[in-house]
Amino acid sequence: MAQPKKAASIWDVARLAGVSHQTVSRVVNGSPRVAAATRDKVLDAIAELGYRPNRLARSLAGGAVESVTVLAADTSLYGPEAALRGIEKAARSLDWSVQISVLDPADTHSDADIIARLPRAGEPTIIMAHDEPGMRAKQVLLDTQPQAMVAIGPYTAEELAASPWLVGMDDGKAAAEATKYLLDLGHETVHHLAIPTSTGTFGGGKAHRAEGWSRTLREAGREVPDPVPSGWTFAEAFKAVQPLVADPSVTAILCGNDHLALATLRAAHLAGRSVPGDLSIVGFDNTPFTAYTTPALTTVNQDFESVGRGAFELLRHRIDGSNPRPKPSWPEPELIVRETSGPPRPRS
Amino acid sequence: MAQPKKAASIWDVARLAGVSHQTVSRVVNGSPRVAAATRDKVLDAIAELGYRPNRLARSLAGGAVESVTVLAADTSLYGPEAALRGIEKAARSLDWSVQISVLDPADTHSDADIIARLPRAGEPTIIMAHDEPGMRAKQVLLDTQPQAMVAIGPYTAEELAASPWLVGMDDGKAAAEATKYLLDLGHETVHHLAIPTSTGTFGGGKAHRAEGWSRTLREAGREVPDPVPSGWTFAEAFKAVQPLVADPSVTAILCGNDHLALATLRAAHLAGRSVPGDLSIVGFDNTPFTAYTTPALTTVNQDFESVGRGAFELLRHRIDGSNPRPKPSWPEPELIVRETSGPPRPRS
DNA sequence: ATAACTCGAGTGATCGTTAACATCACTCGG
DNA sequence: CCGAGTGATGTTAACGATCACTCGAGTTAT
Repeated sequence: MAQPKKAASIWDVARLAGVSHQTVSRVVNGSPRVAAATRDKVLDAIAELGYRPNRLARSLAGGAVESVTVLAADTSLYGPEAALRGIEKAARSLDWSVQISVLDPADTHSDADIIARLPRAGEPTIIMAHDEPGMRAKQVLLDTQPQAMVAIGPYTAEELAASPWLVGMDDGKAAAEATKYLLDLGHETVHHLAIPTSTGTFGGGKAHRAEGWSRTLREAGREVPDPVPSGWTFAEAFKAVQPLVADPSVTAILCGNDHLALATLRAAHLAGRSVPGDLSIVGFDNTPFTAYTTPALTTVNQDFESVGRGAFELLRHRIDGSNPRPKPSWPEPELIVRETSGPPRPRS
Repeated sequence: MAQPKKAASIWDVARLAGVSHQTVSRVVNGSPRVAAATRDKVLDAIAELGYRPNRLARSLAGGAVESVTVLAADTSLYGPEAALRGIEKAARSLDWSVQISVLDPADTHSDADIIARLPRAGEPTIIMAHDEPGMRAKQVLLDTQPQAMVAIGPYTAEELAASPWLVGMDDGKAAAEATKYLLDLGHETVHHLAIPTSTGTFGGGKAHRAEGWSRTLREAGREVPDPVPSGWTFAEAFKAVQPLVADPSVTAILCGNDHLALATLRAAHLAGRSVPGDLSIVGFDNTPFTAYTTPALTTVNQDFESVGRGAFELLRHRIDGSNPRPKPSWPEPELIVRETSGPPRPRS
């Protein structure tokens, strides 16, 4: 087995180039105060040794912070995944490195566990706080290092504007919009298949999508049916939605996300109800597959990527006050009407 | 704004506890040679200051390597995402931290760019080498630090057994199995909508799924139609598959992954062809949504999570030869028959 | 002609942690 | 009663990089 010979350090380069280690550092970091001839010598030595600076040592030495850690429980959902992409892009363009730590939803992490995820105290952190483990992590970080953390989640416009460490989108408004659309179509009322709230059990924590939906119904003077709680998976949603699709009086269902909507579509099909003839289904998030189901899902688009970008900018501001505080903003939700929604069948 | 007061270091704890910093280090690392009374004092001090060890400094000081970096281009695909989950879990259980660096497929990274992703020379790295940026990264790492890298990708059993830094699944065999299934159903031949190969353009690099498919057809003495190249996105697949669904002589399509299969299903529906009556469609990967489409997709299950776990184990072995070399293994593909496949309609 | 300034490069401290070695107080056997 | 062993600590030196200084030589200003 080949001897894993130690990697070259800045001193090795310095020795080979016949200069001091500091000069090498200057070359590497692009300092202007180094003669061209010296620079070339150093560059040659770097190439010959295959030297690459050690990021760990760099940030230890008090160089500028250059990494973010993202804490998330479920990156298989489209929302978090897209937000992550936004963070990645924004960070990458500034040469920050991005570390992702996945919180296990099954596992009950102790507070110390969560903190141990961070490579160092004060590590800049972005938390995907859309579910229970995320909310938990948010609280822990808020207690230990509030200056270097930002959370992404669904909130109302007021909450977003008020909190200096929060970024997100106005889920309530998006839900209201979708609900209004269904009512305008002529549906008597709209049922709701709800994603779990941040506290894990439905009804406990905040549920902005459900709130926007119920508020709209109330304002329109309609009956507000009990929301149906579902888990995050297809299987859970499929099971939870059964009573809804079996009930012929239900003509419209607003689903908490597109996964639930797909499961609802499937359940409706198996129950022999035609969509959108007998039943209108509206999803949430505009997950890529929604445009290609049959029938294609009507859904609400959310620009998660820009939310991720926003989170990174806010974090930079909070770490280093000199960066301008990006003004709180949230992308406008946009209803995308496809084929699973339509007017209810006239009563016979 | 609250002064971001510096985090407590091992020295601060030592001072407060009235011991040397080394004793604190011993307590933190669970060394046995510390008196119980001293340990308690130190523990108290740690609690009071909210001290947490700095991972960066720890590994700088030559402590055991404890992090992996995963290089991947597209984590939105189910395969890489699941493999990543496998790596995460395996790493987490050993208290390693996982860093994920997303390679931008659009961006053309220079070799130096790729290397700069790693926090230090010799950083243990796992590469998702299923697409062009991944293959590129694999080559770069193989040149610079072959001892500390492992690649995940689709390969034949022979390739996997031969290469000491490769982990993956036998895509060719899986494709062969699916193709054989369709032939046994009575289809004259099977068409193939192919994912991009590792070199980006179809036909250039290796395409194990396509190879397994064509080999099976040849062995059965059937005509081998030209495979139809597609991109990774739904939109590209939808466009690419048009000629296939428009051709009534096509009765079976094996798709390179489930995304392509969903797009094909949609295209077939819009072209007025019934599935599986007129056309059988088989996907690849058993992405979660496939069980909930209408009709539900027949597909080939691959245990990506165990591949990810295997990659991590192999990496550990390669870094530290004392760990037993996990014997090369790859999960058996499993055909999952749902509703998009059936015998061809008898000729009229 | 001499003080003042500029430019290029070197020296030493520092970051937080662990490894290796040194020290010191006991206990135990002869 | 003394040397060896042992268990609990302290001391010093890395690790790889940056930063704040310092210093000498050449240029410019007075």
